[in-house]
Amino acid sequence: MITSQMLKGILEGCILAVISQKESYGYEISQKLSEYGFGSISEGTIYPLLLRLEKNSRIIPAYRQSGSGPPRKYYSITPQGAAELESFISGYRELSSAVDRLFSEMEAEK
Amino acid sequence: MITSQMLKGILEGCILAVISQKESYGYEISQKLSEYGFGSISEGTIYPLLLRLEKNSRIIPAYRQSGSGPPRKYYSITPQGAAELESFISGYRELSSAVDRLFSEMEAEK
DNA sequence: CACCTCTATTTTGCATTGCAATATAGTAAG
DNA sequence: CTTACTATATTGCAATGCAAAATAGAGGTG
Repeated sequence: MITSQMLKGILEGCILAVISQKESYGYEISQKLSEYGFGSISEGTIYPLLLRLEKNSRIIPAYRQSGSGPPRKYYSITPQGAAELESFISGYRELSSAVDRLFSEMEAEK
Repeated sequence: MITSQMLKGILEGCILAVISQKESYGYEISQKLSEYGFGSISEGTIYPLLLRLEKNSRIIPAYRQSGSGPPRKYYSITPQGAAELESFISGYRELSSAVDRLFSEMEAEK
């Protein structure tokens, strides 16, 4: 199981990654993350995070009507957001490599 | 750069992994993590985390004298700690797979 | 002796961030 | 009218990494 603590610091970058592919809105992003295998990300997590990214100019919103339900708030990534995404990706790869080294040494020990 | 937020929820499992290989103490663990590539983990992070793990019976301490400096507090892993480590590893692999899927789709998009 | 460096642990208080719970609201089916 | 699905926002809480400071032993330098 993916614990909520493990998502910290990862989720923000992943949401930037989703938006960088194609503009999207909160509800759709949470569905996509679920499809990727992140598990169910709650509304209380996703909306405050999007508002924070918007406030820090990592993404910009555009309201559009929807055929089924209230209007959607589509976000697209800004140059600053793209820069942060790149920095997140390199940081994640660094961490991932470190964990892999640790795990493989641990496996060898057995 | 590995941000402090990215370490949340990862670090605890990694410290359990280090201890599972061989009993160790705070100062040595922080050096090992640095060697693995986690960057410099501060004392304010490592010692409270070890005390928490000890309190929850994931590890047990044993004081031993050291030739150079104050006595060391060696920790070894308990059965509960080993169980939590396994659960952490499987959760981490889940998360890692999800991120990989997301990244590879993002790369393909370019 | 005084001072510095390295080893080693502990504690306090703070900042970040995921989440449950709740509120609000539009569309459509029964 | 009720239920269900879509869609966003807010409040308050819990978990955890970290800076900073205190304490302490051993060895070397001036």
